[in-house]
Amino acid sequence: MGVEDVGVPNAGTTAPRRDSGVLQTADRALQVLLAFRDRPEWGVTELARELALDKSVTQRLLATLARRGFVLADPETRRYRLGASVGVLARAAERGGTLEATARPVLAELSRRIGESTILNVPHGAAYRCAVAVDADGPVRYSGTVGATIPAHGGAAGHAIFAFYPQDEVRRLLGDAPLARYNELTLTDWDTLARTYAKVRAEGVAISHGEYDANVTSVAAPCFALDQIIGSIVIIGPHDRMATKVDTAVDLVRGAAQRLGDLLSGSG
Amino acid sequence: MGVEDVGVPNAGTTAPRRDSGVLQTADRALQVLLAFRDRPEWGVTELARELALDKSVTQRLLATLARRGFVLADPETRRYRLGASVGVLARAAERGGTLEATARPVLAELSRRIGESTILNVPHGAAYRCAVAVDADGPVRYSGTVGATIPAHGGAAGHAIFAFYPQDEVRRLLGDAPLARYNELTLTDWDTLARTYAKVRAEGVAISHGEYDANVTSVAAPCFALDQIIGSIVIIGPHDRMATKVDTAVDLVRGAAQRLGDLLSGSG
DNA sequence: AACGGCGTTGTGTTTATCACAACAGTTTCC
DNA sequence: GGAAACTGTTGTGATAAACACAACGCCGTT
Repeated sequence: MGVEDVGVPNAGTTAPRRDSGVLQTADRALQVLLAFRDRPEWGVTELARELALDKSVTQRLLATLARRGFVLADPETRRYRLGASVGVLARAAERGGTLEATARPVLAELSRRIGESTILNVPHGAAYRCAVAVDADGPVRYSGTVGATIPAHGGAAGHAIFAFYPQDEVRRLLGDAPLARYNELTLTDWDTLARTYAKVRAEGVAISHGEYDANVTSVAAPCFALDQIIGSIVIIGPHDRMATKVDTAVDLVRGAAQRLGDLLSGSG
Repeated sequence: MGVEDVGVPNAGTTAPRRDSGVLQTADRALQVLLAFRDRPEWGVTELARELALDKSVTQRLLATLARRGFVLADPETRRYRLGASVGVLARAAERGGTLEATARPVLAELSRRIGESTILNVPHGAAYRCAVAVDADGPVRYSGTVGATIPAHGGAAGHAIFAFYPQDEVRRLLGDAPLARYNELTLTDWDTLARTYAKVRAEGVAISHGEYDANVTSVAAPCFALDQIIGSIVIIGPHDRMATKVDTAVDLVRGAAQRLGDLLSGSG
């Protein structure tokens, strides 16, 4: 009100100065790294255009990343690719077990509610790996083995993961050799697999009545963190018991996958 | 000389202003990420101490990393772990194929010189995977299959990788189940394996006369980039032919592994 | 209750970063 | 064949962004 306050020193400075304390230069470095999701190889100028940064800034960001081994400059083409430190960190992340610690309570809750065994599976090359397993109570139950790997085309849990991969990558991973058959229901040709994937993408859930292990019905939902497929959560049980509660299982497994994704995305 | 220049504004500014254009804030963010190699979980204060940074700086770095999914804050303990973006990047790196492109010429040169097939293997969970293979010329030769995986304890190439893993991690990966036997020479107990690893560490090379595939002799050397084990390069050939040139093979494979490591570290 | 630990937030100072420009090599395309 | 257009890299002043310090609120222990 007073006319005297001629120059309010900083009219908006009481509010948080920056976007909640995010460091611009560091954030830009991370943006550069994440750009390699879309393209395996970047030149300085084209990356600068993509991220709307100055050439010089991009060049210095890449040089900084290169010095720590996060990117690698091809001495011939002067283009950059992801470097060795990325793999090193990934191993550390796996070893650290964030995923396991976060997923276990979610699976336990899911298992309790549906009364069947639940598993978190993660992609592992051209296969998927059982990362966390929670067995149901009671004598008759499926028992997941942590660390076991199953080829990508085997079972609902695999469909719920690889349906959300870039499909050209899936084809590359599966290769040219014929796909292994586990019983008369296994999907062994690419066309059937592609149709199944389309259905899974549309419905957000994959259901298998014995495609891999003939004795069990599986209901699997994909789990996304930061819009990236991380793995799938699956409910597994004997056919007869599962038959009466497939609808419930679909709802619950979708919810659990969503919940885990939120937790892993930091919004939980 | 003049008494007047009280404050020389910048006494060395003609020289490159900073350490060759490395951005401090970005570099610090990368240091934070790499700290998770040594410990899976960090609090703000202890990480600040470790890196000799201010608490507030560390906190803002972690917040920046968290917003992009590179780290994840446990809402309970307020401690940070590596996040989902690390895995996403690792998949992109694998898909991108930097390793393959870099390794192929090195392997080709090695194969030409020794006159046998050569393979680059990379760790893949509790196994190792054939990432790049270059066959020798001639009718009698070992032919490596890209994508094939072999359990960690099978063959020289595995020893040359897992000897340089933290040994407690190797034990965890191998698990409690008995190790698969491929022939009478396969190393199937942990004690023998541990002794072999010690020898491999001391000599910088692993030699197998048919431990996995009974028909071939393998000479393998570990490959490091930025002081981290990346994989191993192996020379494989029939026993009789290899017998006459094991010493040469040891020298050559060591050199090739060193060369590849240098290339991947950006110093090539 | 007082302490010592934590993670978080505010703020003036200053310094690291930005944006623009200029440079030297390559490739491209008349 | 030559110049135009493209790379990636480096220099530099202005300025905004990051730093370092301090204060705060919170929790568990003493």
